[in-house]
Amino acid sequence: MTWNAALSGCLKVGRTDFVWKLYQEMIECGVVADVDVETVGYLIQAFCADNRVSEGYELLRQVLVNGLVPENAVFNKLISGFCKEKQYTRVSELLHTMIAKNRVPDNYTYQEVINWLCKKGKGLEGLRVFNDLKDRGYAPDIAMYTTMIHGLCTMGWLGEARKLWFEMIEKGFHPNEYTYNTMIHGFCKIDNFEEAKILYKEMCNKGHKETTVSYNTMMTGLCLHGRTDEAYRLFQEMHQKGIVRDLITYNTIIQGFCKEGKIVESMNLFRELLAQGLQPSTYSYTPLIQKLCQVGAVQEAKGLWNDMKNIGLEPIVGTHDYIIIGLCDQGDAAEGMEWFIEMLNSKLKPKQETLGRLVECLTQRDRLDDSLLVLEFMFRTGYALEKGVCHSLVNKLCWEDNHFVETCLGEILEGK
DNA sequence: CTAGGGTTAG
Repeated sequence: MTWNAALSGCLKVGRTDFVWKLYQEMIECGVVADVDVETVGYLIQAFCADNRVSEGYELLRQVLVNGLVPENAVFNKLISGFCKEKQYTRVSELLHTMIAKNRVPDNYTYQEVINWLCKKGKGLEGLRVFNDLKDRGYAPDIAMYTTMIHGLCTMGWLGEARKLWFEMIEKGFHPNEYTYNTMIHGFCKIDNFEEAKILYKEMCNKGHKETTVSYNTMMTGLCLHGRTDEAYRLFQEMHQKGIVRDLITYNTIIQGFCKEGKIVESMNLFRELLAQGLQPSTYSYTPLIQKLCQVGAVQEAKGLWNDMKNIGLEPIVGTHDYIIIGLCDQGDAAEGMEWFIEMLNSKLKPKQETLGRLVECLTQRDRLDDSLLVLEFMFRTGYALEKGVCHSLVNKLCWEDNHFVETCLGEILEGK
């Protein structure tokens, strides 16, 4: 019982490393004979938390053979894990096993299924599961309604979402913080701030507190539709009201300002983020680097890139593209080429536009060999060559009176 | 201690 309590606690705080260590100690202490279905359940859940779902499933199958049947929670974690990996055959197997072993799938089980279907772009499937459940007499609870409403909002199906909202209320579930924020997010997403604000007010009137999440939700929506100034007003309001501004808050505003070209404001906010002791994420840097490159401040962009790498953050693919284009805009073909090679070494695929720009720049700088190298990659990737790029290349090749002209032209035409 | 889900960026 003591071991199990400890395992459960470690799992709860996300320290699977301690789960495995404790299990090791159990073996060393010779208490393995005491390992029961509960212990195994924790081990399976630890596998799931470590994204080693298949190993968890294997362990489940072993204990089932021995006649032990873990709790619903264990099955649910496995189902959730396989949903995340889109292994729906496994999900269906597990549901059947649950029924066969008298562990009837519950709201938590199906909520996870619906949640992941929606998150993996199968919202329609999710809705089908949801409706099937109702037809079969299951009574979805408020979390399940929220999940489904969220899925519908993400797909932009506000009408359907709203219908469920009222259906939920009719069944006696009053919207809580989660439901309100979900619905508000939905309205913001489709640029319907009137409805969003009505709901926001209603949420407050019903006694739900304004939170970091509620503010972030509104601010995200406003930034998404170019209303950055309004978002920034909310940002200041948060401070006045003493509502904590978290990483999402800062990232949202930084991105919003960058989109509008307000790079100075963005940088100030970024510094404030650091001063607050918040740990920046990849997406704190991404819009800044992008914008700096676009305004020709590649050196500064590279500085941020290095800072980012130094604290162990990995830039997203697109950031490489921005740097290369920024370098090309400055006419620095040589370094652009270096970054391109670096991308290839890291197995990253630059965008077609980036490579077109690079070819153009290399050509202008008389680096024909490099141009052809990039071209070769483009053709191999199945990228098309834009007309302008093609022109400048052909011009240069003819001008040079290069005796490879014909071969090169042949290749270019073949590629097209 | 023994069971857990849903909201905000990218």
